[in-house]
Amino acid sequence: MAQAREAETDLAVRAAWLSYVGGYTQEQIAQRLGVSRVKVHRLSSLAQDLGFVKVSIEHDLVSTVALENSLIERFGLRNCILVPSMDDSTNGQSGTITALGTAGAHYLSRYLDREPATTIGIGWGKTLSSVAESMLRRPRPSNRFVSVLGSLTRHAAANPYDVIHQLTHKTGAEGFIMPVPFIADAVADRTLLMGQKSVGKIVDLARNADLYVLGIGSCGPEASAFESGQVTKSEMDALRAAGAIGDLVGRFFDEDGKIVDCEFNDRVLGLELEALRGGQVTAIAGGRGKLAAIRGALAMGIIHTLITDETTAESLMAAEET
Amino acid sequence: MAQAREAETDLAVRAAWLSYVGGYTQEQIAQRLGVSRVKVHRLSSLAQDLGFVKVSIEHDLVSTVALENSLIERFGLRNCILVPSMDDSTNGQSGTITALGTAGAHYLSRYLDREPATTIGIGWGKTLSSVAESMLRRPRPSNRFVSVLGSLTRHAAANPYDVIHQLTHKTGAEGFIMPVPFIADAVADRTLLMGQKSVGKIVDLARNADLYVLGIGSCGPEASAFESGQVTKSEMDALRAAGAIGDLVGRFFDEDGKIVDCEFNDRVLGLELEALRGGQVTAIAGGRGKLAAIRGALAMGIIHTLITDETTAESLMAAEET
DNA sequence: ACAGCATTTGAACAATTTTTCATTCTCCGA
DNA sequence: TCGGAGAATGAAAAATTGTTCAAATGCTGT
Repeated sequence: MAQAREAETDLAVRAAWLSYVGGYTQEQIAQRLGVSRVKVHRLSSLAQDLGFVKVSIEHDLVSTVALENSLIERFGLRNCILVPSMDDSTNGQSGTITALGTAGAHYLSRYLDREPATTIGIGWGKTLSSVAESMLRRPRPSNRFVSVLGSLTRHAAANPYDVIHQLTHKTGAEGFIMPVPFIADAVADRTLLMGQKSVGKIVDLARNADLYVLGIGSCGPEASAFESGQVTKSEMDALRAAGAIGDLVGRFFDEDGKIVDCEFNDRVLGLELEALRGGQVTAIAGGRGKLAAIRGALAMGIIHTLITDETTAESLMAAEET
Repeated sequence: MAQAREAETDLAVRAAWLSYVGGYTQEQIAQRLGVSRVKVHRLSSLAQDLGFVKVSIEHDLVSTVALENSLIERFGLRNCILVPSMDDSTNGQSGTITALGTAGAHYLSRYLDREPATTIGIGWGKTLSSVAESMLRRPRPSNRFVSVLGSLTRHAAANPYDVIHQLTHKTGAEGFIMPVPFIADAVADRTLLMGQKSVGKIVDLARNADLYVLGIGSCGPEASAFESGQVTKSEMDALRAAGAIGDLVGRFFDEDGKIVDCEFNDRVLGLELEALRGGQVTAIAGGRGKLAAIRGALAMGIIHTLITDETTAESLMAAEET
C-alpha cells in the first residue's frame, strides 16, 4: 500500500496548497478534490506534520518575538517584552534604561487604556523612573497608583527615584505614597512604622492592586538602593555575604530566588512578597549588571511579565540551556 | 504619525508571528499584546497585506497544483487535473494517454464513490478508452452509464473505442449504448434515426445525466473519428476547410469554439451540445495534437472540468498571456 | 469464513476566525 | 468652538476551522 500512502501524500499537498496558498476554504477544496471537508482538514494537517508547509515572517522583529516566546515558555511567564540592547559600554546603563522606560511606558499606557478604575502598585528605581518619564501626558483620572514599598530616604522627604509623583502628574491619577523610609533602623522600628494606621491603609491598597510594576534590584555598586544611600556599604556587604544577588520590593534573594536569611530583610518596609502572588506582576529590568538578579527573581516564580533587553534575554536563555 | 504607523507595523508582525509561527489563538495574542481580539485579526491581516507573511509548500507537486489553479481561474473551470506529460516523440501519444486514463479513472471512481445512483454520460475515443481500461473492478450497481453519441461504426456492430462496455464490465453498472452510427449518411437519415423511440430514450437519459465524461477530438490525421473510419478523408478535409479544429460530442468547432457551418455537423447523431450546459461536463484530452482542439473547446464555455497534461496546460496558459 | 483489533470515516458539536455594522474617535477646515 | 468626513473600534453575527465520537471499514490470524 505504498501506492496508497503516496496518493494520500499527494492529496495532502494539494489540499495544503489550495488552503494555504490558494486561499480556498476547506469546503471548496473538498469539492474540488472530491473528498469530505473533514478529510481536507486531515490532509492539510498531514501536510503540515510531514513538514511540507513552511510559514515564515520576514521582518527584523521576528528574532525578537521568537526570543520573547522562548522566555515565556521557559520561565512560565504570561508575557515578555524585549527591547533592543543599547551599547552601554561608555555611558553606563542609560541607553538600555531609556529603551526599557519607553517599552514600560507603552505597556503601562496600554494597560491603563484597557483597564480603567484599576489600582497599580509601583516600585521604584532608575528603571521605573525612566518608565514614568516616558509616559505620555494622558488623563486617566479613574486609576490609582500606590507605592508597594517605603519611598522616603533617610536624608530627604522625597526619594529621587520615586515614580508615583511623575505618574500621577502625567495621568491625573490618584497617587498613594507609602509614608515611611525604605528601610527602618531596627526591626522594632519596622513593626512600629508598619503599625501606623496611615501606613496600613497604603499597604492594604497595595495588597489589592490589579497590577504591579516593579523593578529588580541588583547587589552591585550601581544598585539604586545603594547609590541613593538607602543601603549602606556595610549593609550591602552583609547581604552579599548572605548570598543575596538582587531584590524585589526590597526583599533580597539569592540566585535560586530564595529570600536570604539576613536581618536586613526584616527591616524593609513594604508590601510582603506573598501579596504579589495573587496579582499580575510585571518586572522591568535589564542590562549586564542585572542579569543575575533577574535570573534569581524569575526563579521566585512571582513574575508574570518581564520587560528586559535582548542581550539579557539571550543570556537568560543560554544559562538555562543545560 | 510615521511613528504610529511603524508601531502598528511592529504590532502586526508580532501578531502574525504569534499566530502563524507561534500557533497561539487570536484570543491569547490579544491578551499578550493588550489589544482586542478583533484588532489582532486586523493586525495579522495587515502583516499579510504588507507581504511579511510567506507561506510555501515544499513539494514537487506544487508547480502542478499551481498550474491547475491558473487554468481554473483563466478558463472559468470548476476543476482541473493535470498529469505529467510523457515523452511521446517515439511512441505516438500512448504515454500521455495512459496517464490521462489513470487520472480520469481516479476521477470517475471518486465520483462514483461519492455519488451513488447517478447517471454518467460517456463519449468515446482513445483517451476515454484508456480511462475505462484503468478503472478498478469495483461494484457500483446503482450507477448508470449512457452514451452521449452514436457508437456504431459503418463497418462493425461495436465501435472499438466504445467505452461503455468496459465500464459496465468493471463496475457492474447498467450501460446504455446509443444504437446508431456516429454519423448518418444524409441529414434526412439523421432525422429518421433520431426519431426512433429506442434512440429517443437513450438521448433522454443522456440529457439528464449528472456527469458527462467526454473526450475532445482533433482534426488531424490521428483523430479517432478519422482513424476508426467513421469520418472519411474528404469529410475531414471539408471540415477543416470550414475552419474546424476539433470536436466535442461529434460537433466540430473552430478555434473560437464556434460550431462550424458544415453539413457534416448536421449528420452527427448524438446529444445536442446545449443539453450539456445544465450538467457537469468533464473533458479529458491531452498531447501535442490536441492543443488547438482543447483551446477551442474551452472557448465554448461548456467544460467544467479539464483533465489534461502539464505541457498542454502550459501551452494553453502561454497562448492566453497576451 | 470469521472474530478481534486497529484504522478510517463523517456527522455533530465546539472553537476560532472573519465579516458586518453601528458607534465612537480624530483630524481638518470654517 | 463647532461640524462633518473619514478612520478606527469592538460587539455581534456569520463563516470557517478544528475536535470528538460512534459507526463503518479493512486487515490479520485462526
